[in-house]
Amino acid sequence: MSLMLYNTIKREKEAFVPIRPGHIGMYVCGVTVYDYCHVGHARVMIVFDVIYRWLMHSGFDVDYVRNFTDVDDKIIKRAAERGIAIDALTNEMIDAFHADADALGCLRPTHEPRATAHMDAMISMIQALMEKDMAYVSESGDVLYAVRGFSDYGQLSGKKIDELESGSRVDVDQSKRDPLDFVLWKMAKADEPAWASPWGQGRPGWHIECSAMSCGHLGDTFDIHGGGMDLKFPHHENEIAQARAANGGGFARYWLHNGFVNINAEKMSKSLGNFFTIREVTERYHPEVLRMFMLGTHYRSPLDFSDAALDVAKSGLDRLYKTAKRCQESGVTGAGGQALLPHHFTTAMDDDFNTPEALAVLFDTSRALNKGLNEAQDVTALAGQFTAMSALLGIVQQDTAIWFQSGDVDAAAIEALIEERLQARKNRDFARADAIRNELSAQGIVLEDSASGTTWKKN
RNA sequence: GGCAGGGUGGCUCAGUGGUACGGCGGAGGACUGCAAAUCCUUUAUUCGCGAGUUCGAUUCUCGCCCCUGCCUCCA
Repeated sequence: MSLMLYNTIKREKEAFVPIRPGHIGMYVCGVTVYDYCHVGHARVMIVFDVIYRWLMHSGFDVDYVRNFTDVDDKIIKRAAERGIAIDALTNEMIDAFHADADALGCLRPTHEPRATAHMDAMISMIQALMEKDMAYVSESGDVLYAVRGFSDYGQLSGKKIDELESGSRVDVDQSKRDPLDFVLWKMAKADEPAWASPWGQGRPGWHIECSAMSCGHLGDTFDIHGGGMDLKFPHHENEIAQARAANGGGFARYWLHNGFVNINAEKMSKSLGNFFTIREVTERYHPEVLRMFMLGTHYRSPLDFSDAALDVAKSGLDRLYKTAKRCQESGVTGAGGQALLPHHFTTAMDDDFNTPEALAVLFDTSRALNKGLNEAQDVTALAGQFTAMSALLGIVQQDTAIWFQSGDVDAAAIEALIEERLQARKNRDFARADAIRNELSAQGIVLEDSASGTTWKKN
């Protein structure tokens, strides 16, 4: 079976066929760097990281581009509030972004372009639109895109221009020819950052940067464009309008959109204030737990965020780590030779990246491994599958001992008590042995006796 | 109002025209000095409601109810 993708623009799953055999150009909308990332951003990072890994595993040479929007109203405002330079703010937030993404186990994209480094490309794209009469300068001096001139407008989001209730929620700018027209180039006020352009000092609109940077890195027509569901309209719709009108290319062929992270069935968002930053969560849970949590639901479905849900993800991950630990202790590496993935795992991932089903296969393999280990069978092949699947999903990547024993505990003291308990047990002083177990238990340390000795873990 | 996506066991999450995957939790058993872990068994006559198509529908069609999102910045 070949790779099937749900293409938003077609509203159905279809077989993936790359433009150039063996190669994939993929652009994913990144973030506006004015604040720390929240769990919703984490979902985009993780979802597309798994997609990136799977595409590479499938034999493609993937050019993965993810941008940073580093010029924007919110950035200007935040920098002013904090009394720091814009560069200082954006650099700080880009560093924080990388720290978060790295912690979540996400591979770096092949390119991470910054909007401010691509002004020429944006300006020439706007120029092309002006020449084709697809853009105009409004009374305020801003350059606007003329939506009515693009017949395919609304194709991605399934919206019809005349059915959109423009102005129902926001006052319509009277200088626009059509309420849906959007800014390509914004005139700068006195103390705002500005770049020279044929239309005066100003800065680019939000949408144009993605059109310019994606086409700039991947060409006028490329394979995959992704992002959060909320970017479908108007952002992605506008990107299509700009890029196709400016350069005549087809722009992205496959559109992938991930679902939201919700809290109490409501979208997590800055405006509602119901968000948690990635760093807030990873202070309480290992980043891999967050990753496990994300993988448990299909990427297009909504995902309800809660501590209870993270606890469940952690329990499941612990189970996998136990298997990994047992393999290690038994000297089964699973490495060596080409590890074959279970067929079911491959079909699940090929079917629009069905990670919940892929996880089910991983758990099945985990059980088979445990059983094989119990019965002293040769589990090398199973261990190889287990390792390969884990690596593709980016989980069970930590040292197993550290996974179970991390935290502020005095390992030496625990080991000493374990030794004392061992002696007590040898002397059949079970009262003392149990007292030690209880004492450690009170500290959240669980002892596990086995044929090969006693191990401990943090509960 | 328009458009999009949902409603599956205690919770969660897949899936299929022939009575439903996995995880968490629960129950029983093996094992253990006791535990823990692990393994085994078990935990939805049923997939929002009603009708239709069909030999047969949770899966297809129609209608209805409910939920969420987008239509403004938003991953």
